[in-house]
Amino acid sequence: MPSSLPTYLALSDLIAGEFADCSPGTTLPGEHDLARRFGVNRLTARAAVDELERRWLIRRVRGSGAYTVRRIEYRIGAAYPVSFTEAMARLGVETTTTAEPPERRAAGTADSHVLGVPLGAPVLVLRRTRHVQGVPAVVGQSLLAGDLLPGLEDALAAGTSLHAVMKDTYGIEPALGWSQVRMMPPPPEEARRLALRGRPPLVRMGARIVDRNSGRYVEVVDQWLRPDYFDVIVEVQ
Amino acid sequence: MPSSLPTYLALSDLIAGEFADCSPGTTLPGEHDLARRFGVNRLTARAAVDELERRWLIRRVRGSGAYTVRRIEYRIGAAYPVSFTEAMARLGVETTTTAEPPERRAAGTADSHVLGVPLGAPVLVLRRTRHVQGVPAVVGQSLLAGDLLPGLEDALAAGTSLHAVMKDTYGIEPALGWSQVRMMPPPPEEARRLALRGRPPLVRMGARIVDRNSGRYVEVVDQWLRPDYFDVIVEVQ
DNA sequence: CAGTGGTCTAGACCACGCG
DNA sequence: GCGTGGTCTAGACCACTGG
Repeated sequence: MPSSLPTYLALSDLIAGEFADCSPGTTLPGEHDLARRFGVNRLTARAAVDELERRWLIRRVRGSGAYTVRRIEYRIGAAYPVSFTEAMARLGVETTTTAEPPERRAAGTADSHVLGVPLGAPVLVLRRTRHVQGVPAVVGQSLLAGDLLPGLEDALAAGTSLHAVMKDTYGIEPALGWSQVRMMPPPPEEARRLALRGRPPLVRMGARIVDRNSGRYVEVVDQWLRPDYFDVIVEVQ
Repeated sequence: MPSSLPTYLALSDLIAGEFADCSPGTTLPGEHDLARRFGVNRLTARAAVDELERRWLIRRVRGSGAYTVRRIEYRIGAAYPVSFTEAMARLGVETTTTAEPPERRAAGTADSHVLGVPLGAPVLVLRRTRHVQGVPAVVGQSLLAGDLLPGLEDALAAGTSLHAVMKDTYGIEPALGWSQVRMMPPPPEEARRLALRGRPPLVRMGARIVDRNSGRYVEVVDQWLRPDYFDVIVEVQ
């Protein structure tokens, strides 16, 4: 015989079943409410809801409530679009991006190595935050080959996709050169930008983007995605 | 000014710093102990340790204690070994595998489709659990082309690697044909086999293994890995 | 057996959102 | 201002591990 489930897990299964077929955005009963209804302590009810949050079935908003959600399938692989914005657009998901002004610098040894440019060549660093439904869901930075993107600061108008600008303004054809995905807790800075409590593991994606025309690396990406927002699916071959 | 950290998160950072450089297996002070030492309630101390567990920095054993751990880097991609056993051996990690007796059946439509065999062809289903340091860390099943592996039941002696048997007994050269990795909560059955509390998200890996000689699919894998044990790194191209 | 982590209770105060 | 989730306290009992 399996030992019987603890109250909070039994309760979480109960609630999960209740809301399994609800459309995303459905509000769960409050924790105080659940506790009263099932005759348990609030902490027990809360533990049940914790479990649902851990499974990425719901999301909690302080002062507001808990809501059912659906993770967005984000596919990465040779067969899929390189541009995040394009991938989201294909899924009908609206995202907004806020970028800090690009930082210019001369390539150090690390920059030079990953980007394949000479030491001291101009490189740009672009820090971005991507929002889904107004909530920050991705943060990251791009290291860019400065000589391929002269005057990028001006070309990058608000709200435009970097890859769109690459194509339209610079005639660059970005393609996925190499990519790596893993899960790990983010540094405090990234956790802060995503308004996380603590530093729960995130999806970390590194990528090198090639310009099909010149054959050179244009962009080296290092970004962090919230796994409760994105079901990142990586395909090899 | 950033709002000051809650007690439990400040405490978790403190403890994390304390044990950052310790070798894996170091025992943390008990929760009751931590609570006494820092003058907080046990639940607050516990919340701090929860955060460390969430970051995969420690592992807790009921009745025993909490221990620092190091995740095992498991790399998946065209450049890496197909065999899990081989990948672990290269890292010097000892794993043991327990397999249930293979189940024989005639290929249904789904089997036939993924394995590329005719309807009704013989297929084998092999359920395995892999242990790291005595703890179940991976569960999964393989769907195998029966005609390529006649008498597999006998050839699979205890503790031998499936891929080793493929090579040595059947002259098959297994290679990665296609692979997909994502994170999601497991079905209850898989959670039970891994002795998890609740159903926290796991790494799900699907793969099709090709025989280089015949060019045919030999094996279709569907397995679940504990992300606190494995730092699964997927590389594309 | 003593000590560990796992669960649960009954309170309380707070920050925040939304109307 | 009310209800939400987030944090914290002071207790308690339990299942389990390990000496």
